[in-house]
Amino acid sequence: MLSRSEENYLKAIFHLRTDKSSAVSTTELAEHLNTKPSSVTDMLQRLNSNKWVHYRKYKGVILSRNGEQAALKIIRKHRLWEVFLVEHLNFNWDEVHEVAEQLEHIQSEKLTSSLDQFLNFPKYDPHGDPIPDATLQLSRRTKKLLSNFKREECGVCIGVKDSSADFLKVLDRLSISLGSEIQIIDIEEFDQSMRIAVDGQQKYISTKIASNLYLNPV
Amino acid sequence: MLSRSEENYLKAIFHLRTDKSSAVSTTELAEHLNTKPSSVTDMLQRLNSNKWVHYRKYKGVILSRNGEQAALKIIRKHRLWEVFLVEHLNFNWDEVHEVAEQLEHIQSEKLTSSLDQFLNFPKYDPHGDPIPDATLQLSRRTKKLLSNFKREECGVCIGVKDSSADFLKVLDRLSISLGSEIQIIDIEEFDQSMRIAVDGQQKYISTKIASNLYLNPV
DNA sequence: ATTATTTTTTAGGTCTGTCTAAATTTATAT
DNA sequence: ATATAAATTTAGACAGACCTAAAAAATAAT
Repeated sequence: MLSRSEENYLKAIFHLRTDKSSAVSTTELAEHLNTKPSSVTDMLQRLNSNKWVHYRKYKGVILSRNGEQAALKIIRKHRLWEVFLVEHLNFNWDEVHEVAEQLEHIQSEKLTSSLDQFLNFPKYDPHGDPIPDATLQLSRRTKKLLSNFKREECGVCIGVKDSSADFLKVLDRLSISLGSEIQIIDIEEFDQSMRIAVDGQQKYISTKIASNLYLNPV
Repeated sequence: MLSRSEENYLKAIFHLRTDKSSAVSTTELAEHLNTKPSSVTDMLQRLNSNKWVHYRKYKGVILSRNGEQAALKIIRKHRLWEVFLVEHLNFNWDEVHEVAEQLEHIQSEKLTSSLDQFLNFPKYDPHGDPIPDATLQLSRRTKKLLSNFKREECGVCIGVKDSSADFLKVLDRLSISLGSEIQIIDIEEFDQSMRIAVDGQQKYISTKIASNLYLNPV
């Protein structure tokens, strides 16, 4: 069985690899996990010899099939708990992460499936990220960064790229949440900042904000 | 901050000490925690130097004030989660323990208090054990083992002494649960086994069963 | 009271998961 | 192409939490 630390490594590799689709480097992992490269090397060697990852010295690491399944199980639990915290315990979406980081390690098939049922089999977590179902399948939908939209286009907010508490608070202040309808009114040539309408209300947002918000194009 | 292992030691000392009210011995703890006496000694020395317990070589251990508060916090979380599992996730009362053992270590004041509120501030867990409130006070009520009742006396089932899955299953089979009204019809002189009425239904139970069931006398 | 037995502690070792410092390999720049 | 810099791995150490075996203290038995 995987230790808590091993689980965190697998999850980190999964997250760092999804968009890059090349191998993950030691330093990247060390930064992501707040640890030192030498510690990462140690752990990768162990995970490799237990077949959770494919790792070659100096060449980086990718998850094995087993490793990916294990990572998906953890992500499934993490995101289910986030839904629970927001929908039933009145947490804000910027408060859930830390607690979910702990809850995701609870080992009990029955707990996970009962929770899933209790929550009515949600497909997305409070940040719009997809929740792996009981067979660990992720539902996919087209998502595009707001910063890639052109004038007059519209979409529905379905997720965030940066899920730091700081960014989530900005969105709360702008009254942007999952499901918000957003239309691009104008884009400033000079710095690409945008004037947009959020559910009809006009707002002005920076490029940095726009490049961390995912919309589903309408 | 306490490690998971330290938390388990404090909890064990609390449980072993409540009825005995003398110091807890190394061997007792080792048995309760499925570990070796030498490991217990190690840990007690550490807990002692951090002021969680009062421990003197060869003399056993008791909790310090801090240690007791810490233990109560863990017990509070454990029992709240048990209520959640039984009332909202359809766990049976013999299935909750293992999962609650994990959930009790989650660190988040906000989580604990929100859960408490979500559950409507329950005073007792599914086994009838009292849940420490936010100020860590335990509510007390008179409880007496069924085996100490005399013929014709009655009471309401409010808890179990043995909370093993085996025993809880026996109770399910006898349709005895928290809140069941029990009247003693007759006691067999020879072996103290009992004929009782559970909510009107007559049953025959062994001394061993009777001496693990707590009633609130009527 | 002195031995025998049980309990408890100490000493020394292992395994995780981390660290620092040094060595090695790969990438970059002239 | 070779020197320099950056990334990575190895070596050796440490703390937590456990273990076995041996020593010491407390308890029980004669």
